Amino acid sequence: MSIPLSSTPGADPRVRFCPAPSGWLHVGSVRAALYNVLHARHHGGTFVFRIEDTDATRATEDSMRSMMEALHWIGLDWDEGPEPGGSSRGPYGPYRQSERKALYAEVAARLEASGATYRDYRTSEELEAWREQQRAGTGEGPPVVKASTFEHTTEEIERFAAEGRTASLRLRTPESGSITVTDLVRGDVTWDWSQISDPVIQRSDGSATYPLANSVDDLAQGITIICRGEDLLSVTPRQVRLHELLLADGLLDEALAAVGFPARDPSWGAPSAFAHLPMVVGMDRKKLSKRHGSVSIQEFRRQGFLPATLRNYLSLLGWAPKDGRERLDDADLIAEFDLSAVGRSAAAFDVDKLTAFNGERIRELPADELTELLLPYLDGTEGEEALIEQPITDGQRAIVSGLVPLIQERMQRLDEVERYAPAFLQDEVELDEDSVAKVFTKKGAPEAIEATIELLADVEWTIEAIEAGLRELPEELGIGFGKVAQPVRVAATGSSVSPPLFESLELLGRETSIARLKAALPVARAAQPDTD
RNA sequence: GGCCCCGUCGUCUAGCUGGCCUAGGACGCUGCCCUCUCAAGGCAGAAACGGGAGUUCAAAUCUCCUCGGGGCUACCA
Repeated sequence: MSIPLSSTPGADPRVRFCPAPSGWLHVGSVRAALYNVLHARHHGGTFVFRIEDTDATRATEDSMRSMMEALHWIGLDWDEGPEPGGSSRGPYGPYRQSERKALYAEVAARLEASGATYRDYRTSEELEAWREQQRAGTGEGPPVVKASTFEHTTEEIERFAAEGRTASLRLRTPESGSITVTDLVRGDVTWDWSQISDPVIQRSDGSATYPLANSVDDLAQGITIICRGEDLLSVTPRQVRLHELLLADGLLDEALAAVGFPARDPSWGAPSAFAHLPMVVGMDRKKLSKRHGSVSIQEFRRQGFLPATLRNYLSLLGWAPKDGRERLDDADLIAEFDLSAVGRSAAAFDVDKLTAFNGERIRELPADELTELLLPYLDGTEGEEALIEQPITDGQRAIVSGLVPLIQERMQRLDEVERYAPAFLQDEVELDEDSVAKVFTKKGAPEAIEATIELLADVEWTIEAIEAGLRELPEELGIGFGKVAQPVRVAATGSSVSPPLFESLELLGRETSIARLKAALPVARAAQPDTD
């Protein structure tokens, strides 16, 4: 199960998700990806997946692979984007920025030729020193880089060039006036150009930076709505400026043609709107990090969260359908999702609620489907140790299939099967210390176990018969049923907490059940309080 | 410091064209019921409009101020 691909490839609206491949994909990013997908599906549009690996020092191949894997696992497949094999799908590729360098260089050259940029020969160290000074208040104001104060004189340029220094390329942004951007979730947002630094669009080593690559690609790939995290809100003005420049006089179209990249659709303009999603934060309202437990998607997978649960829960982090329902399947999400209904305040990621949602969905699963989902947690794929063979034997499958109905309604995560299964898949069971101390020390425990051994020896081996037999014991022994059930439970399963007793015994089988009761008997006797 | 964004139960949120709100739902929490343990399920309950001024017959809903939180302030994205 996952959200379907576009039935009308290439159609409007065209949205994109474009992570930088460093580290793992985390829930905030996935939420952004989800909203993009939902918007696309709701309107019958196209979801583009792009890898923003312009910074060679940070991007890694491993990270890229894991992000693609994570996105696929969680059910967010893309209509256009890179393919696992190294190829790509879609007519406006390539979709990895590291494969689009020629385009950026071409665009940068044309931008420079048009006078939209200027060279900056300052080194990172010099820039940093300048900022320090500005912030310390000894300078003339906040550290805003503007051509009016930053552009070198002709003599300086000649001198630096003679010295062999290389320059970065900065975009010339307006020195005054303001810009207003329409945001689907925040309304109109206005900035004064005087407060906005001229961004570096090309590093001194000739590579493109995010501002350039991102703007070029959004236009080259016909993105209509830019929906991303709020952390990118303040970067929007320069991006809009770049969009204007790139579209003016067909600059981008000519560059595309010059380097042999796919031409843009003639109907495409600049993105018509932005949508800045509220941040996803931890329960302490701080930025999500390892401290908050799981943040990477593969971690959720390992713990046994269902992709559908994640999609459902994440959709509600910043948005709610009109009718207030919380249990939403993909069809509901696609039908009801609305970007303009997204909230404005940061949302805290609540694992407890996610977990509750997951338990709810696990309970709804057909037993055989759940069984299949559980196997990876038993054969060593996801879990720590392997309790079953891979592939599973018929006998083991029978046990797991028998166990599933017993544990289905008490599980919230798939990995919890690792807690219940050992008692049923291993010959011997280790008696839990606390359970022994709590249950075997009660008066009558050994007697209950003894009587049960006798009973199980020749009772008909069905759940009903076992239950009927056990229910008669308390009367004979003159105690309550709990006084019998608990010792037997501990003896048979090793713990005072287990699936229902009669069903558990039945599943264990007559021989194993009796063997365990016999083995536990001396332990129970030893645990009895002294009666002398 | 500067610019920008945000502010309803612990958390996600409904409400925000002002009265139907004694502020609704969900997770979590507490109690009770059910019960062979643990769950599941059922029922009940505690729990919020950051603060202050206005406007108005009436404000969670409009205005202003204030406080608080966050983002950006990189030749990262």
